[in-house]
Amino acid sequence: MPSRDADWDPTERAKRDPPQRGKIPEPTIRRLSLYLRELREREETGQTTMSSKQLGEALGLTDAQVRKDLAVFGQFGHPGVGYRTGELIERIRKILGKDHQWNACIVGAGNIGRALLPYGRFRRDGFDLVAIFDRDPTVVGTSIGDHRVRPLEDLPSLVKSREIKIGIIAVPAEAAQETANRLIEAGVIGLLNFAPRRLDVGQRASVVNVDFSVALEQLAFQISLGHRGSTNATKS
Amino acid sequence: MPSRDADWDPTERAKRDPPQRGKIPEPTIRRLSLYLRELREREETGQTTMSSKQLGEALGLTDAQVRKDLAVFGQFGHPGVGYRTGELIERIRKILGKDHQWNACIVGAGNIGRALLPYGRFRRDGFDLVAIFDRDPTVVGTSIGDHRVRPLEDLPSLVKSREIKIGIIAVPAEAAQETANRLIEAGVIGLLNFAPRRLDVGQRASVVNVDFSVALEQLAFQISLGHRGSTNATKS
DNA sequence: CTTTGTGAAATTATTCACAGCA
DNA sequence: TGCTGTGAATAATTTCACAAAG
Repeated sequence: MPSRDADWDPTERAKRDPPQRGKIPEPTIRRLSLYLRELREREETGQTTMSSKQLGEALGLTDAQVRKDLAVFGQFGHPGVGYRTGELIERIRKILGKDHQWNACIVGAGNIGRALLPYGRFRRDGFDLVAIFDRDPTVVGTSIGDHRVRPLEDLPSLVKSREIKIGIIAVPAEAAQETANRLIEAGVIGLLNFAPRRLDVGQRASVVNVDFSVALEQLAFQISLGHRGSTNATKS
Repeated sequence: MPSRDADWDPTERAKRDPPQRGKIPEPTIRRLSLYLRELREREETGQTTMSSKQLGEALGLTDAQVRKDLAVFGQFGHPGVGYRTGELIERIRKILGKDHQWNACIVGAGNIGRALLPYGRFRRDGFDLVAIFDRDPTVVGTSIGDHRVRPLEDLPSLVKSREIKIGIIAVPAEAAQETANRLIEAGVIGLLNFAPRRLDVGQRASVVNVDFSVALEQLAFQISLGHRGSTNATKS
């Protein structure tokens, strides 16, 4: 009962770039980033090909899971061989929208804002930090690395002139929603939110929350449960 | 055909504290933290009771979802009234293992480590940061707030003497696994990992990962897809 | 052989809808 | 009336298992 001849219609099924306009499972998207990172590391060590089994083992997933995830976006594996690292990296980069560089700004020059500014990974992940803002006049004007903290008043004009599309919210919870509003108003379309507060942005932007408290609480829960194993934290 | 008499066995079903030894859905655990935060905010404004509908609206979830989540741990709602904030807060705190305070340490006094040290939320979330370590001799001995950076060599003895149970990994990816090993070796049972690298800890500890790169990539993906809106939480 | 891609089955999570209680 | 708790229905996600292909 598996497959009858008629099923395999000789009409070569569109093999190239079936742009997958169906639903993309949320968990798949999260894992794509992990695949990309692992592939890059392997490529650096000269590995030119990688199987779903290897990828899965490195990341703690089953091989079937890896294949299903990748198959969502088309077929780019090579039976008997695996996936060619360079090829797959490029493919995932494209899927994740990383073939494009976005300008980003940080709002809030407190502990988190300051820590993020020199974080080299941003650049590699396709985001150029071009400005940092703060509300506090005593902080405005001070330097952090080669950046100078700007007043919040400059936000609208700078977002427009520098075409900033991403806003990183590193302000206290109470100021988070207002900050989001200002950023969106100015033209930002994506927010990375470090404030422990749900942002209401309607359909005007995308939000990804990074929530330390939730992570901490997950950890406390797992420990008190005697659970052992690992989980991630970070969700849109 | 809903319920026949026989179903409602007069044997009062254990209503108090059914310790829920069945499986607890992963997503439920993540949302518990969000409920707790929201409840605390409401309690501060003097609200003494809250319905599943209100909680759901505040967090972008359905009322049924909220009730199902809470019901997993027993029955502590009041029909016609809702949940009493104080009561529910205490209950969730207990479930999340937050009726216990844990000592924690940070390894890595770079950008992230420094930013986390003064992060007040740790304390409130049940973690006392009692030490920060670094490998670099030029950093060891310097002060950050009221903490003095300690050499990595002191880790084993300090973890034991201060009964540190949580290790926060804020070192570069290359050093993450070794740091995890040292911490576990010393007696730590929970790790909060900020390094972009999967840690292999076997069954010896719990790990929660906070991964900026994954967050960033999710954002890039959502934007390039033209998706708008936020789903909330914090995830595995 | 090995490894992909994928239907079908199994598992997990969410939503529906309603009985019962205050 | 308003709201909980929960079975039953649905939907989403993962795993299985195998045909096709290098």
